[in-house]
Parts: sequence; C-alpha cells; structure tokens
Amino acid sequence: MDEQKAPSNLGDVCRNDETAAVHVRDILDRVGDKWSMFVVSMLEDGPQRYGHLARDIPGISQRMLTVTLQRLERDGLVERTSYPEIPPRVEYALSPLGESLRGPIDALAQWAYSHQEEFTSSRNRYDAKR
Amino acid sequence: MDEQKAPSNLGDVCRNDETAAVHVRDILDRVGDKWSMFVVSMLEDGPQRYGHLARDIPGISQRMLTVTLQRLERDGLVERTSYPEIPPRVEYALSPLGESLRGPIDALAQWAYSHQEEFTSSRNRYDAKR
DNA sequence: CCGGATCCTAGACGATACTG
DNA sequence: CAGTATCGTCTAGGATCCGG
Repeated sequence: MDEQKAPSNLGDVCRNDETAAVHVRDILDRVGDKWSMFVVSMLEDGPQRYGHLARDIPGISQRMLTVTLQRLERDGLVERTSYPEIPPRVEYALSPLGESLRGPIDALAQWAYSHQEEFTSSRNRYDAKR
Repeated sequence: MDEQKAPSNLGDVCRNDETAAVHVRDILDRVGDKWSMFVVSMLEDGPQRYGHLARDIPGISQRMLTVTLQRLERDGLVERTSYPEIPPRVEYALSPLGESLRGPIDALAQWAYSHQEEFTSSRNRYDAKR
C-alpha cells in the first residue's frame, strides 16, 4: 500500500513529492515570466528567425528576447539552429517537449480569455472599496 | 464576416485581441508568482483558516501569505469570510471562479510532473556546455 | 543579422517587530 | 488569531552601446 500513483492535481503533486514540487515551481516560473509564453505562441506556426520574433513581439527588448530564448532552450522547450552563412541566420523552433506544452498552455489561455470579464470586474469591485 | 470566434490557443488569443492579451498576462502573472498556486492547492480540499495556511505552507512568510491572499481575493479567485468573534476567525475558500481554474492548473501540474525528467536533463546538458 | 556586455530601476520577496 | 508596518535584499526586466 501507499502505492505511488501519478498525482492528478496540483495539491497532490506539491504534497506527495518534495522534489516534484520544486520542478512544478520551475515550470510555473517559466510559464509566468513576462515573455516566454508569448514567444512560444509565436513559434506555434513553425520556426521563426530572431529578427522576425523581435519585430512581431510588440514591446520586447533585444535583451529580453535573447534571454527568453536562452532560457527556453535551456529548459528544452525550444531548439536553436544556426546556419553558418553570411549574414548569419538563426532559427528557433518548438521542440517536441515544447509542443507537448501547448495543450496545457492553450487550456490556460482559453480560461483566461473566457473569464476576463469576471476577473476585471472583481478587481474593480475590490479596488472601489479602498 | 470576420466573425469573432473564441480563440482556441494562446497565439490566437494574443494576436486577435489586444485587451485579451493583457488579461492573459495578468492571469499568467498570478499563476507564475511564487505562492499563489500553492495557496490555491491548499484550498482545494475546502476552506482554510489563515493560521492553518501559515503552518502548512512551508517557508512562506506572514507578509507573503497576506499579500498573496489579498491578490487572490482581488482577482476573484478566493473568497474571504471573517467571523466577528473573540478571538477572530477568518476563513479563505476557493470561489466558483477559483474552482474553475483548477482544471487548467491541474493540467499544467500534471505536465510538469510527468516531464520533470526531460526538463532537468535538458538543463544539465545545457549547463554542461558552458 | 544576431546577439553580448553594462548599467540602471521597480517591484517581488523576506525578516522582524508591532497591533486590534 | 490574523494581520500591518517597516526595512533591507535580490532579481527580472529595460535602455543603450558594442562586437562577430
């Protein structure tokens, strides 16, 4: 008894397995940082070049695009391919692991989209009371 | 023509609707901050008192528990009920909106749990090259 | 074209002490 | 018991300039 079943929700993950909880935190950090999921969404249609991403993501600085891509590559969510040409060409694509993240992320995006009304009205109500 | 369909993934959400993208960012901020989802996971089993949360969430400071709960309440994910007794008693519970977030969050938690191996091995491989 | 290196600021977070 | 107030630290993120 006390079989190690795959946990089915966040609470089970956090409570059953100390190290798993740490990894969940790492993922949530990546998901929650300012640009990562935006970049991932840009790669959903296929590989993109650095310059294309820089142009199409409004407001991102060169530095943040660079570090975001590096972190995503480090985490194995994005694959970087550089072609030794002049001028240099570098392409970024979702890895299989990155592709597999699309499901959960899209679910979250849909939730955010369909509940934005309740979300903001709750904030307005709360702020009005101060 | 140009009917506004519900977007089915993160890219559609971000590209189709400027304000929706902002709300998605707000949600992702909340999901990504250090304690929010941990607190939410603690409330999955039912309402909890402040002190109980403080004891059961390892490493959280009083301040961070307070501000986390306030933010969750502001966003309408958690409901606060204070009973005017001596000594005071305050209970926090998931709102219906908060309950509805469990699906997407649990999906993400499961993803993190089942892919932690690839995640960390990718990081080790990446770090080894520097 | 694709970044790396530097400097800077705002806000997230933590420790501690105090209060209705 | 359930917070608030205050202070210090640390890091994410932005602006800008430089290099292969």
